[in-house]
Amino acid sequence: MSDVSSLNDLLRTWVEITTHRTMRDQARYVRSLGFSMPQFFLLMQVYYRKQCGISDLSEHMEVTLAAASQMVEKLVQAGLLQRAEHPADRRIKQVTLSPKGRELIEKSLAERFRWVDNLVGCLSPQEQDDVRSALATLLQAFQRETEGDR
Amino acid sequence: MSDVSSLNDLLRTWVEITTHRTMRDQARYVRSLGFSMPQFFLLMQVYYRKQCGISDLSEHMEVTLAAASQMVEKLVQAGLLQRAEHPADRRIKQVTLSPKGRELIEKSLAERFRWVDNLVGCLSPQEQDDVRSALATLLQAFQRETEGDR
DNA sequence: GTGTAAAGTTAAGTTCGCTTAATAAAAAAG
DNA sequence: CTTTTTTATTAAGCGAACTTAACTTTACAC
Repeated sequence: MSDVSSLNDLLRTWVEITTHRTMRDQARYVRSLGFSMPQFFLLMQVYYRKQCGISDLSEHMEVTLAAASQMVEKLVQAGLLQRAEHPADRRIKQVTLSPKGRELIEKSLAERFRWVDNLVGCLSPQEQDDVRSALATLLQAFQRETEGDR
Repeated sequence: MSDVSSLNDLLRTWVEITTHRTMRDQARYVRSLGFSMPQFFLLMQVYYRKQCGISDLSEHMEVTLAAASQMVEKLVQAGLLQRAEHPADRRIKQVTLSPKGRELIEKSLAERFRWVDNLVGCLSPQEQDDVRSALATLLQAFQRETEGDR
């Protein structure tokens, strides 16, 4: 990669590298605790949605309702999830993280972002400022582009 | 996220969002073709290393030699990989992508990066320039940080 | 109220990715 | 030239993550 790389190539490279690194660290940490990546992804969904039904999970993980139900069951057994009736609609199960589940996710996020945080320390104050405004720009563009998605 | 977000938070958010998006698109595309993510990861290894032995793959995928051998076998059967004797050391099998395998990887990378390329189009020329130099800075920092790793 | 739709569970069975253990063949070491 | 190490394969078996199909319970429509 030379100095005259196009913005396109730089962005691709950056995304490529960070994705690879992130997934590798994440997988290592999660597996070292005895959990699988599909389990972890499900926990992450619950983490970000705060509270959701089995069919929400089924939809976002792109598996059948039965599969989602079974995974949730295992994670409840493992003490990472809690399952409760929805007060207004008793068909729906509200799935939430247990304290233990929340701790697992938060620790694994810390693990995931350790190198990200280190990276900031490698930059001069001037660089930090430039990078900050560039990232803000990128995030705005991303949100503009993916309106309505997700 | 407000305007006064720390660089740290911005970086975390950016990495989080891009990783999630990348993996989701990738998984969808790969599965739509009837392949699994572990298979895809193995193909990616071969793609980036150009040529490698079974034990290289075993090491980098962090599975046993037997597991790597079996996955390679399936991918050879599927016509995505080629396996040949190393000319200098006949114990070693040189694994390479077949034309079909290369095509699969390249198409899936195009799929993965479609949104990345779109993003660039959302930026003004001035923004593009700022982002370019910021990314170059970040990549340099990353490479400095991970010296000797990988 | 009766019928239909929605949310979830359970059972049975399949496939995949992995492991350990045994084996073969080539290279390196002595 | 024999022994040891490296590289890879094969066999047997296990658990995880799915699927489809049958079933229960609750909500909603009319």
